[in-house]
Amino acid sequence: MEEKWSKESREYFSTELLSWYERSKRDLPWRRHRDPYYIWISEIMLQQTRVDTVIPYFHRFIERFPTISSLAEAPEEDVLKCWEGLGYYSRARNLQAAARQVMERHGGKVPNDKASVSALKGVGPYTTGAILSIAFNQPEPAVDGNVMRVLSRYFFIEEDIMKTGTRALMERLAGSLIPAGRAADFNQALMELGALVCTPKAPQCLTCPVMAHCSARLEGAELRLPVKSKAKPPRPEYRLVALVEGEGERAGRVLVRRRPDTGLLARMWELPHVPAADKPGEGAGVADGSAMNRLAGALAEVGTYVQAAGPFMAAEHIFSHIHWYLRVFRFQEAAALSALAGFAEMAVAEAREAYNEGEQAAEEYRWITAEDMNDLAFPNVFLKILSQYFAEQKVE
DNA sequence: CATCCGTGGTT
DNA sequence: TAACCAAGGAT
Repeated sequence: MEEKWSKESREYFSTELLSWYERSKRDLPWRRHRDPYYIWISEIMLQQTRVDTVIPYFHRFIERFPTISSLAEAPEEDVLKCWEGLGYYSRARNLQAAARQVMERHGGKVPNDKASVSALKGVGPYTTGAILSIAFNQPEPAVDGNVMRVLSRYFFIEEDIMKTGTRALMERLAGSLIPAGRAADFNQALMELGALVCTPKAPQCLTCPVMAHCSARLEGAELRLPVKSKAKPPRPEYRLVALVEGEGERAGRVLVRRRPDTGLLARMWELPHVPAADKPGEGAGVADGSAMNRLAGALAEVGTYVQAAGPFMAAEHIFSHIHWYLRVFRFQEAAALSALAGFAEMAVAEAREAYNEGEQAAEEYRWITAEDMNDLAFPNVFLKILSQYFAEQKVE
């Protein structure tokens, strides 16, 4: 093994890092307990998500679902609502599915063997190591982005960290660095250093406890590591969104629908929307008429007849792989037309498939008030549109 | 192995 | 400001 990976270099690293962690570790909510359930929740929430973002969600979640059984028995709707705004919603659904696994297979206690932990839904290689080490102090590596950045710099590893093989290398190295009996603290120390000191763009080398033997630092290459292949930019998608106000019994209500069981924002609620015919022209509002016609037609095909009331707002939303450009239009339900159209049910059902253009059809539509939003989980982009709408209604 | 899966903060 | 990135996992 190369000199920079020597036993001396590795022991220095582990010793100094642990010492630094004892002095510098943050007081985080999930560090105040040894409850494996809390550790588990925090690790799921922290996947691709910043500590500051997670903290309020963590508090709310353990208050609402204080035990594994309470989580297992809750309606999925409640779990999603608790996750609303945090993103990557399959984490929430997998977490609940895993809680049910734990109730059935492990007597309601988080298992402490590798095979059982990694078999839990939503728990991959990183989270397996995190749970085993942090909750049970087992000497398993927990290699996340922080760890790969720190190790790639200190040990000057130039392999692309996006590649599977590099992660395997990192896991072997990280595992060999764990001091006997100190897995919980050491793994957290490694991540803590990456989060607070060995940051991606502006590492604070002068305050780093292992600067003296950091290979990248010694060669002035800390900003060049880790090597990471670039992600593809999100593809643009142009969509027309309908904000339909109810009439008669539904006065003061808005039409929403639930998304399909799989894929983007699975089982979340949203405003109805359709793909735009083409990119919106820069000339303002020229195409509003045809856009509203297209939306009205689409709504008719699911049994709601409307009259256009004009543009409401534009919105953008960037997912990891899709960039939504949304144009939102207001409509008034035309209840008389809806009643008249009762005879057309069959035709509607057939037209529905054509209209969805290969997308999975939303099955459930609902007319909601502002208060109903307390119970239904919406992705942020629709939360913003709806909250603005209801706020304006309140003033009027 | 590449792509899908959210959102918000940082530089 | 537009990348870049964050305690990743599933397929």
